[in-house]
Amino acid sequence: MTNAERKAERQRTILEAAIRAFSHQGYHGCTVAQVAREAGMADGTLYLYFQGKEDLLISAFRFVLEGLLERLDRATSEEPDPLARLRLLVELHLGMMEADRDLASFLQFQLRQPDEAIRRAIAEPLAGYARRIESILDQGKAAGQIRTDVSSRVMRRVIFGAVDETVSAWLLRPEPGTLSSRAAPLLEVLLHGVTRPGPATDP
Amino acid sequence: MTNAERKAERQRTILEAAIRAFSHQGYHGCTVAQVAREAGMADGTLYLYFQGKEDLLISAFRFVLEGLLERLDRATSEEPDPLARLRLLVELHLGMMEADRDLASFLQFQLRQPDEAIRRAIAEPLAGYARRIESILDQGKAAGQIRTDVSSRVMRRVIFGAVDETVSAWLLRPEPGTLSSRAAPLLEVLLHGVTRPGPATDP
DNA sequence: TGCATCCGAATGAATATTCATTCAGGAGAC
DNA sequence: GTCTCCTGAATGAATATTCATTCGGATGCA
Repeated sequence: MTNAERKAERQRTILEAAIRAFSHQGYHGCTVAQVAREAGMADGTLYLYFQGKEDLLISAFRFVLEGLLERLDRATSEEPDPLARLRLLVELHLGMMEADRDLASFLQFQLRQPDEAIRRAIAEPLAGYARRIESILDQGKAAGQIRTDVSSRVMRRVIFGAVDETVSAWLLRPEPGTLSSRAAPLLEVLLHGVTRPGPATDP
Repeated sequence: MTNAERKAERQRTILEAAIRAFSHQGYHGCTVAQVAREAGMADGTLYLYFQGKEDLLISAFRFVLEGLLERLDRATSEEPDPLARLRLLVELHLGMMEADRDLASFLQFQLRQPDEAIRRAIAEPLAGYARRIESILDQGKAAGQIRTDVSSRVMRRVIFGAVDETVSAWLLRPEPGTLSSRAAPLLEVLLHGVTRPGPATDP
Protein backbone atom coordinates (compact mmCIF):
# COMPACT_ATOMS: atom_id res chain seq x y z
CA MET A 1 0.00 0.00 0.00
CA THR A 2 2.84 2.33 0.82
CA ASN A 3 3.89 1.44 -2.66
CA ALA A 4 0.79 2.85 -4.29
CA GLU A 5 0.94 5.90 -2.05
CA ARG A 6 4.53 6.46 -3.04
CA LYS A 7 3.55 6.39 -6.66
CA ALA A 8 0.63 8.78 -6.15
CA GLU A 9 2.87 11.18 -4.28
CA ARG A 10 5.45 11.10 -7.02
CA GLN A 11 2.81 11.75 -9.63
CA ARG A 12 1.57 14.66 -7.64
CA THR A 13 5.04 16.14 -7.46
CA ILE A 14 5.36 15.87 -11.22
CA LEU A 15 1.94 17.35 -11.86
CA GLU A 16 2.65 20.32 -9.66
CA ALA A 17 5.92 20.89 -11.46
CA ALA A 18 4.16 20.61 -14.79
CA ILE A 19 1.59 23.20 -13.77
CA ARG A 20 4.30 25.58 -12.75
CA ALA A 21 6.28 25.03 -15.92
CA PHE A 22 3.31 25.16 -18.27
CA SER A 23 1.90 28.25 -16.65
CA HIS A 24 5.15 30.12 -17.13
CA GLN A 25 6.14 29.00 -20.59
CA GLY A 26 2.96 27.60 -21.99
CA TYR A 27 2.49 24.00 -22.98
CA HIS A 28 4.14 24.42 -26.34
CA GLY A 29 6.84 26.76 -25.15
CA CYS A 30 7.95 24.27 -22.56
CA THR A 31 10.12 21.19 -22.98
CA VAL A 32 9.75 17.96 -21.12
CA ALA A 33 13.26 18.52 -19.84
CA GLN A 34 12.12 21.74 -18.18
CA VAL A 35 9.27 19.99 -16.42
CA ALA A 36 11.65 17.30 -15.24
CA ARG A 37 14.08 19.87 -13.94
CA GLU A 38 11.26 21.72 -12.18
CA ALA A 39 10.22 18.43 -10.57
CA GLY A 40 13.81 17.72 -9.61
CA MET A 41 14.17 14.54 -11.58
CA ALA A 42 15.52 13.26 -14.86
CA ASP A 43 13.70 13.45 -18.17
CA GLY A 44 13.15 9.74 -18.45
CA THR A 45 11.64 9.44 -14.99
CA LEU A 46 8.54 11.31 -16.07
CA TYR A 47 7.81 8.52 -18.50
CA LEU A 48 7.59 6.06 -15.63
CA TYR A 49 4.57 7.96 -14.37
CA PHE A 50 2.98 9.43 -17.46
CA GLN A 51 2.64 8.27 -21.02
CA GLY A 52 4.08 11.42 -22.51
CA LYS A 53 3.83 15.17 -22.66
CA GLU A 54 0.21 15.30 -23.70
CA ASP A 55 -0.82 12.87 -21.01
CA LEU A 56 0.96 15.13 -18.57
CA LEU A 57 -1.08 18.11 -19.71
CA ILE A 58 -4.38 16.30 -19.59
CA SER A 59 -3.62 14.80 -16.19
CA ALA A 60 -2.66 18.22 -14.91
CA PHE A 61 -5.97 19.66 -16.10
CA ARG A 62 -7.90 16.87 -14.46
CA PHE A 63 -5.93 17.21 -11.25
CA VAL A 64 -6.55 20.92 -11.04
CA LEU A 65 -10.18 20.93 -12.08
CA GLU A 66 -11.15 18.07 -9.82
CA GLY A 67 -9.40 19.75 -6.92
CA LEU A 68 -11.26 22.97 -7.56
CA LEU A 69 -14.61 21.23 -7.84
CA GLU A 70 -14.02 19.36 -4.65
CA ARG A 71 -13.17 22.48 -2.71
CA LEU A 72 -16.13 24.32 -4.16
CA ASP A 73 -18.46 21.50 -3.23
CA ARG A 74 -17.14 21.25 0.28
CA ALA A 75 -17.47 24.96 0.82
CA THR A 76 -20.89 25.46 -0.69
CA SER A 77 -22.57 22.29 0.49
CA GLU A 78 -23.56 23.72 3.83
CA GLU A 79 -25.13 26.88 2.53
CA PRO A 80 -28.81 26.33 1.81
CA ASP A 81 -29.66 29.72 0.30
CA PRO A 82 -29.11 29.70 -3.50
CA LEU A 83 -28.10 33.35 -3.80
CA ALA A 84 -25.63 32.95 -0.98
CA ARG A 85 -24.25 29.86 -2.66
CA LEU A 86 -23.77 31.74 -5.87
CA ARG A 87 -21.98 34.47 -3.99
CA LEU A 88 -19.84 31.89 -2.26
CA LEU A 89 -18.98 30.23 -5.53
CA VAL A 90 -17.76 33.42 -7.14
CA GLU A 91 -15.82 34.49 -4.06
CA LEU A 92 -14.21 31.10 -3.74
CA HIS A 93 -13.28 30.93 -7.38
CA LEU A 94 -11.59 34.31 -7.27
CA GLY A 95 -9.99 33.49 -3.94
CA MET A 96 -8.49 30.27 -5.15
CA MET A 97 -7.10 31.88 -8.27
CA GLU A 98 -5.59 34.66 -6.25
CA ALA A 99 -4.05 32.20 -3.82
CA ASP A 100 -2.26 30.29 -6.54
CA ARG A 101 -1.25 32.44 -9.42
CA ASP A 102 0.48 29.64 -11.32
CA LEU A 103 -2.65 27.58 -11.17
CA ALA A 104 -4.71 30.53 -12.34
CA SER A 105 -2.39 31.24 -15.22
CA PHE A 106 -2.37 27.60 -16.16
CA LEU A 107 -6.15 27.43 -16.28
CA GLN A 108 -6.70 30.73 -18.02
CA PHE A 109 -4.16 30.40 -20.78
CA GLN A 110 -3.64 26.71 -21.31
CA LEU A 111 -7.13 25.33 -21.00
CA ARG A 112 -8.35 26.51 -24.37
CA GLN A 113 -6.43 24.08 -26.48
CA PRO A 114 -7.54 23.74 -30.06
CA ASP A 115 -6.48 20.13 -30.08
CA GLU A 116 -9.56 17.97 -30.23
CA ALA A 117 -8.17 15.11 -28.13
CA ILE A 118 -7.23 17.42 -25.29
CA ARG A 119 -10.55 19.19 -25.37
CA ARG A 120 -12.43 15.95 -25.15
CA ALA A 121 -10.33 14.78 -22.24
CA ILE A 122 -11.13 17.82 -20.12
CA ALA A 123 -14.71 18.29 -21.23
CA GLU A 124 -16.12 16.28 -18.36
CA PRO A 125 -14.80 18.22 -15.36
CA LEU A 126 -15.57 21.48 -17.16
CA ALA A 127 -19.12 20.36 -17.70
CA GLY A 128 -19.23 19.50 -14.02
CA TYR A 129 -18.45 23.08 -13.18
CA ALA A 130 -21.14 24.32 -15.52
CA ARG A 131 -23.64 21.91 -14.01
CA ARG A 132 -22.96 23.22 -10.54
CA ILE A 133 -23.66 26.79 -11.52
CA GLU A 134 -26.83 25.84 -13.34
CA SER A 135 -28.00 23.74 -10.45
CA ILE A 136 -27.63 26.70 -8.11
CA LEU A 137 -29.59 28.82 -10.55
CA ASP A 138 -32.33 26.23 -10.77
CA GLN A 139 -32.59 26.12 -7.01
CA GLY A 140 -32.81 29.88 -7.04
CA LYS A 141 -35.60 29.74 -9.56
CA ALA A 142 -37.51 27.28 -7.40
CA ALA A 143 -37.01 29.56 -4.42
CA GLY A 144 -38.27 32.56 -6.37
CA GLN A 145 -34.97 34.39 -6.17
CA ILE A 146 -33.81 33.90 -9.73
CA ARG A 147 -35.76 35.04 -12.75
CA THR A 148 -37.43 32.23 -14.63
CA ASP A 149 -37.79 33.92 -18.01
CA VAL A 150 -34.18 33.19 -19.04
CA SER A 151 -32.69 29.72 -19.26
CA SER A 152 -30.17 28.73 -16.64
CA ARG A 153 -27.73 27.92 -19.38
CA VAL A 154 -27.65 31.47 -20.67
CA MET A 155 -27.23 32.83 -17.18
CA ARG A 156 -24.52 30.32 -16.43
CA ARG A 157 -22.58 31.48 -19.47
CA VAL A 158 -22.80 35.07 -18.34
CA ILE A 159 -21.64 34.21 -14.85
CA PHE A 160 -18.85 31.93 -15.91
CA GLY A 161 -17.69 34.27 -18.65
CA ALA A 162 -17.65 37.24 -16.34
CA VAL A 163 -15.66 35.44 -13.67
CA ASP A 164 -13.29 34.04 -16.25
CA GLU A 165 -12.69 37.43 -17.80
CA THR A 166 -12.13 38.99 -14.41
CA VAL A 167 -9.44 36.46 -13.60
CA SER A 168 -7.81 36.90 -17.00
CA ALA A 169 -7.72 40.65 -16.64
CA TRP A 170 -6.18 40.32 -13.20
CA LEU A 171 -3.51 38.00 -14.51
CA LEU A 172 -2.58 40.34 -17.30
CA ARG A 173 -2.37 43.38 -15.06
CA PRO A 174 -1.67 42.04 -11.65
CA GLU A 175 -2.36 44.63 -9.05
CA PRO A 176 -1.57 42.41 -6.12
CA GLY A 177 -4.10 41.37 -3.53
CA THR A 178 -6.96 42.76 -5.44
CA LEU A 179 -8.73 39.88 -7.11
CA SER A 180 -10.94 38.82 -4.23
CA SER A 181 -12.03 42.38 -3.75
CA ARG A 182 -13.51 42.32 -7.21
CA ALA A 183 -16.08 39.76 -6.15
CA ALA A 184 -18.53 42.22 -4.63
CA PRO A 185 -19.00 44.60 -7.57
CA LEU A 186 -18.90 41.68 -9.96
CA LEU A 187 -21.76 40.00 -8.12
CA GLU A 188 -23.64 43.27 -8.01
CA VAL A 189 -23.61 43.41 -11.80
CA LEU A 190 -24.38 39.74 -12.25
CA LEU A 191 -27.32 39.86 -9.87
CA HIS A 192 -28.86 43.15 -10.93
CA GLY A 193 -27.45 44.05 -14.33
CA VAL A 194 -25.79 47.14 -15.66
CA THR A 195 -28.85 49.33 -15.98
CA ARG A 196 -29.84 51.87 -13.45
CA PRO A 197 -32.68 50.53 -11.36
CA GLY A 198 -35.21 53.10 -12.42
CA PRO A 199 -38.98 53.41 -12.52
CA ALA A 200 -39.66 50.28 -14.59
CA THR A 201 -37.77 49.54 -17.76
CA ASP A 202 -39.74 49.24 -20.96
CA PRO A 203 -40.55 45.75 -22.30
CA MET B 1 1.62 52.12 -56.96
CA THR B 2 0.11 49.05 -58.52
CA ASN B 3 3.21 47.46 -57.11
CA ALA B 4 2.34 48.27 -53.52
CA GLU B 5 -1.24 47.24 -54.09
CA ARG B 6 -0.05 43.94 -55.45
CA LYS B 7 1.96 43.36 -52.34
CA ALA B 8 -0.91 44.26 -50.05
CA GLU B 9 -3.21 41.93 -51.92
CA ARG B 10 -0.71 39.13 -51.69
CA GLN B 11 -0.31 39.68 -47.97
CA ARG B 12 -4.03 39.59 -47.55
CA THR B 13 -4.26 36.29 -49.37
CA ILE B 14 -1.64 34.82 -47.08
CA LEU B 15 -3.27 36.18 -43.95
CA GLU B 16 -6.62 34.74 -44.88
CA ALA B 17 -4.99 31.39 -45.53
CA ALA B 18 -3.20 31.59 -42.20
CA ILE B 19 -6.44 32.30 -40.37
CA ARG B 20 -8.07 29.31 -41.98
CA ALA B 21 -5.15 27.03 -41.25
CA PHE B 22 -4.56 28.23 -37.70
CA SER B 23 -8.23 28.02 -36.82
CA HIS B 24 -8.42 24.41 -37.94
CA GLN B 25 -5.14 23.06 -36.61
CA GLY B 26 -4.12 25.65 -34.08
CA TYR B 27 -1.00 27.74 -34.36
CA HIS B 28 1.24 25.05 -32.98
CA GLY B 29 -0.46 22.20 -34.71
CA CYS B 30 0.08 23.81 -38.06
CA THR B 31 3.19 23.92 -40.20
CA VAL B 32 4.27 26.80 -42.34
CA ALA B 33 4.01 24.42 -45.26
CA GLN B 34 0.32 23.94 -44.57
CA VAL B 35 -0.30 27.67 -44.56
CA ALA B 36 1.58 28.00 -47.82
CA ARG B 37 -0.44 25.21 -49.38
CA GLU B 38 -3.66 26.81 -48.16
CA ALA B 39 -2.55 30.07 -49.72
CA GLY B 40 -1.65 28.29 -52.94
CA MET B 41 2.02 29.18 -52.94
CA ALA B 42 5.38 27.77 -52.03
CA ASP B 43 6.77 27.69 -48.50
CA GLY B 44 9.48 30.20 -49.22
CA THR B 45 7.12 32.73 -50.69
CA LEU B 46 5.58 33.44 -47.32
CA TYR B 47 8.94 34.70 -46.16
CA LEU B 48 8.91 37.35 -48.84
CA TYR B 49 5.89 38.90 -47.13
CA PHE B 50 6.30 38.04 -43.48
CA GLN B 51 9.27 37.64 -41.21
CA GLY B 52 8.31 34.19 -40.04
CA LYS B 53 5.60 32.09 -38.48
CA GLU B 54 5.15 34.23 -35.42
CA ASP B 55 4.96 37.41 -37.45
CA LEU B 56 2.27 35.70 -39.46
CA LEU B 57 0.24 34.99 -36.35
CA ILE B 58 0.58 38.47 -34.95
CA SER B 59 -0.25 40.06 -38.29
CA ALA B 60 -3.29 37.85 -38.59
CA PHE B 61 -4.52 38.92 -35.16
CA ARG B 62 -4.07 42.55 -36.02
CA PHE B 63 -5.77 42.13 -39.35
CA VAL B 64 -8.79 40.46 -37.79
CA LEU B 65 -9.14 42.68 -34.77
CA GLU B 66 -8.77 45.89 -36.71
CA GLY B 67 -11.34 44.70 -39.20
CA LEU B 68 -13.78 43.91 -36.43
CA LEU B 69 -13.27 47.24 -34.73
CA GLU B 70 -13.78 49.08 -37.96
CA ARG B 71 -17.03 47.32 -38.70
CA LEU B 72 -18.27 47.85 -35.18
CA ASP B 73 -17.47 51.52 -35.32
CA ARG B 74 -19.15 51.98 -38.65
CA ALA B 75 -22.28 50.23 -37.47
CA THR B 76 -22.62 51.86 -34.07
CA SER B 77 -21.55 55.37 -34.93
CA GLU B 78 -24.98 56.47 -36.05
CA GLU B 79 -26.88 55.24 -33.04
CA PRO B 80 -27.06 57.96 -30.40
CA ASP B 81 -28.75 56.01 -27.62
CA PRO B 82 -26.17 54.26 -25.38
CA LEU B 83 -28.32 51.27 -24.52
CA ALA B 84 -29.17 50.75 -28.15
CA ARG B 85 -25.49 50.98 -28.99
CA LEU B 86 -24.66 48.35 -26.45
CA ARG B 87 -27.35 46.13 -27.89
CA LEU B 88 -25.99 46.75 -31.37
CA LEU B 89 -22.48 45.93 -30.29
CA VAL B 90 -23.42 42.59 -28.82
CA GLU B 91 -25.62 41.67 -31.77
CA LEU B 92 -22.93 42.63 -34.23
CA HIS B 93 -20.24 40.75 -32.40
CA LEU B 94 -22.28 37.57 -32.34
CA GLY B 95 -23.38 38.11 -35.92
CA MET B 96 -19.85 38.49 -37.23
CA MET B 97 -18.67 35.41 -35.41
CA GLU B 98 -21.54 33.42 -36.75
CA ALA B 99 -20.89 34.64 -40.26
CA ASP B 100 -17.28 33.51 -40.26
CA ARG B 101 -16.72 30.45 -38.18
CA ASP B 102 -13.02 30.17 -39.02
CA LEU B 103 -12.49 33.69 -37.83
CA ALA B 104 -14.44 33.01 -34.66
CA SER B 105 -12.49 29.86 -33.94
CA PHE B 106 -9.25 31.66 -34.62
CA LEU B 107 -10.08 34.42 -32.18
CA GLN B 108 -11.53 32.25 -29.45
CA PHE B 109 -8.87 29.58 -29.31
CA GLN B 110 -5.70 31.16 -30.61
CA LEU B 111 -5.84 34.61 -29.09
CA ARG B 112 -4.92 33.59 -25.57
CA GLN B 113 -1.30 32.85 -26.19
CA PRO B 114 0.89 32.54 -23.15
CA ASP B 115 3.80 33.91 -25.10
CA GLU B 116 4.62 37.35 -23.80
CA ALA B 117 5.74 38.80 -27.12
CA ILE B 118 2.54 37.80 -28.86
CA ARG B 119 0.41 39.12 -26.06
CA ARG B 120 2.10 42.46 -26.16
CA ALA B 121 1.68 42.68 -29.89
CA ILE B 122 -2.08 42.27 -29.75
CA ALA B 123 -2.69 44.19 -26.56
CA GLU B 124 -3.43 47.42 -28.35
CA PRO B 125 -6.39 46.43 -30.55
CA LEU B 126 -7.83 44.42 -27.67
CA ALA B 127 -7.63 47.45 -25.44
CA GLY B 128 -9.39 49.36 -28.19
CA TYR B 129 -12.30 47.00 -27.98
CA ALA B 130 -12.44 47.38 -24.22
CA ARG B 131 -12.35 51.14 -24.53
CA ARG B 132 -15.31 51.13 -26.86
CA ILE B 133 -17.46 49.18 -24.45
CA GLU B 134 -16.49 51.35 -21.54
CA SER B 135 -17.14 54.47 -23.51
CA ILE B 136 -20.67 53.32 -24.27
CA LEU B 137 -21.18 52.58 -20.59
CA ASP B 138 -19.92 56.01 -19.63
CA GLN B 139 -22.31 57.62 -22.06
CA GLY B 140 -25.07 55.53 -20.56
CA LYS B 141 -24.14 56.72 -17.11
CA ALA B 142 -24.26 60.31 -18.25
CA ALA B 143 -27.67 59.68 -19.77
CA GLY B 144 -28.94 58.12 -16.57
CA GLN B 145 -29.47 54.73 -18.14
CA ILE B 146 -26.52 52.90 -16.62
CA ARG B 147 -25.96 52.54 -12.92
CA THR B 148 -23.20 54.73 -11.57
CA ASP B 149 -22.35 52.76 -8.45
CA VAL B 150 -20.18 50.25 -10.33
CA SER B 151 -17.14 51.15 -12.37
CA SER B 152 -17.40 50.86 -16.12
CA ARG B 153 -14.40 48.61 -16.11
CA VAL B 154 -16.11 45.98 -14.01
CA MET B 155 -19.20 46.12 -16.17
CA ARG B 156 -17.12 45.93 -19.28
CA ARG B 157 -15.50 42.75 -18.04
CA VAL B 158 -18.86 41.19 -17.39
CA ILE B 159 -20.14 42.12 -20.81
CA PHE B 160 -17.05 41.08 -22.68
CA GLY B 161 -16.69 37.87 -20.71
CA ALA B 162 -20.29 36.91 -21.24
CA VAL B 163 -20.15 37.50 -24.98
CA ASP B 164 -16.84 35.71 -25.24
CA GLU B 165 -18.12 32.71 -23.35
CA THR B 166 -21.26 32.61 -25.46
CA VAL B 167 -19.21 32.46 -28.64
CA SER B 168 -16.93 29.79 -27.21
CA ALA B 169 -19.83 27.63 -26.17
CA TRP B 170 -21.37 27.97 -29.61
CA LEU B 171 -18.14 26.94 -31.27
CA LEU B 172 -17.79 23.88 -29.11
CA ARG B 173 -21.36 22.74 -29.67
CA PRO B 174 -22.38 24.26 -32.93
CA GLU B 175 -26.11 24.17 -33.29
CA PRO B 176 -26.17 25.96 -36.60
CA GLY B 177 -27.73 29.34 -37.11
CA THR B 178 -28.29 29.87 -33.48
CA LEU B 179 -25.63 32.26 -32.26
CA SER B 180 -27.31 35.52 -33.20
CA SER B 181 -30.47 34.37 -31.55
CA ARG B 182 -28.64 34.23 -28.27
CA ALA B 183 -28.16 37.98 -28.28
CA ALA B 184 -31.58 38.82 -26.86
CA PRO B 185 -31.56 36.68 -23.71
CA LEU B 186 -27.90 37.50 -23.19
CA LEU B 187 -28.64 41.20 -23.22
CA GLU B 188 -31.58 40.64 -20.93
CA VAL B 189 -29.27 39.19 -18.31
CA LEU B 190 -26.55 41.74 -18.85
CA LEU B 191 -28.95 44.64 -18.54
CA HIS B 192 -31.06 43.41 -15.66
CA GLY B 193 -29.17 40.64 -13.91
CA VAL B 194 -30.09 37.14 -12.96
CA THR B 195 -32.30 37.92 -9.99
CA ARG B 196 -36.01 38.02 -10.17
CA PRO B 197 -37.17 41.62 -10.24
CA GLY B 198 -39.03 41.49 -7.00
CA PRO B 199 -40.18 44.00 -4.36
CA ALA B 200 -36.76 45.51 -3.73
CA THR B 201 -33.70 43.40 -3.13
CA ASP B 202 -31.86 43.79 0.12
CA PRO B 203 -28.74 46.04 0.27
C1' DT C 1 21.97 -11.12 -5.03
C1' DG C 2 17.68 -9.43 -6.84
C1' DC C 3 14.42 -5.88 -7.50
C1' DA C 4 12.62 -1.40 -8.14
C1' DT C 5 13.66 2.97 -9.26
C1' DC C 6 15.99 6.41 -11.54
C1' DC C 7 19.30 8.63 -14.55
C1' DG C 8 20.60 11.33 -18.69
C1' DA C 9 23.05 10.79 -22.99
C1' DA C 10 21.69 9.17 -27.53
C1' DT C 11 18.22 8.93 -31.08
C1' DG C 12 15.59 10.31 -34.81
C1' DA C 13 11.49 12.51 -36.33
C1' DA C 14 9.54 16.92 -37.20
C1' DT C 15 9.75 21.41 -39.16
C1' DA C 16 11.04 26.53 -39.45
C1' DT C 17 13.94 28.79 -42.33
C1' DT C 18 17.24 29.53 -46.15
C1' DC C 19 18.95 30.13 -50.75
C1' DA C 20 20.46 28.55 -55.35
C1' DT C 21 17.68 28.12 -59.21
C1' DT C 22 13.71 28.84 -62.41
C1' DC C 23 10.89 31.43 -65.32
C1' DA C 24 7.26 34.75 -66.85
C1' DG C 25 6.95 38.90 -68.74
C1' DG C 26 8.72 43.72 -69.71
C1' DA C 27 12.24 46.85 -72.14
C1' DG C 28 14.96 47.92 -75.71
C1' DA C 29 17.35 47.15 -80.25
C1' DC C 30 16.88 46.12 -84.94
C1' DG D 1 7.10 42.22 -85.35
C1' DT D 2 10.63 39.53 -83.28
C1' DC D 3 14.64 38.54 -80.89
C1' DT D 4 17.61 39.19 -76.76
C1' DC D 5 18.50 40.54 -72.40
C1' DC D 6 16.98 41.59 -67.63
C1' DT D 7 14.56 41.61 -63.45
C1' DG D 8 12.83 39.93 -59.35
C1' DA D 9 9.00 37.18 -57.75
C1' DA D 10 8.40 32.51 -56.83
C1' DT D 11 9.96 27.98 -55.94
C1' DG D 12 10.91 23.81 -53.08
C1' DA D 13 14.73 20.82 -51.90
C1' DA D 14 18.31 21.10 -48.46
C1' DT D 15 19.72 22.59 -43.90
C1' DA D 16 20.03 23.07 -39.12
C1' DT D 17 17.84 22.95 -35.00
C1' DT D 18 14.89 21.61 -31.55
C1' DC D 19 12.89 18.23 -28.53
C1' DA D 20 9.86 14.12 -27.22
C1' DT D 21 11.03 9.70 -26.37
C1' DT D 22 13.97 5.59 -25.50
C1' DC D 23 17.07 2.50 -23.27
C1' DG D 24 21.35 0.62 -21.36
C1' DG D 25 23.33 1.05 -17.30
C1' DA D 26 23.81 3.01 -12.32
C1' DT D 27 22.07 3.26 -7.66
C1' DG D 28 20.18 1.97 -3.42
C1' DC D 29 17.35 -0.98 -0.69
C1' DA D 30 15.84 -5.75 1.14
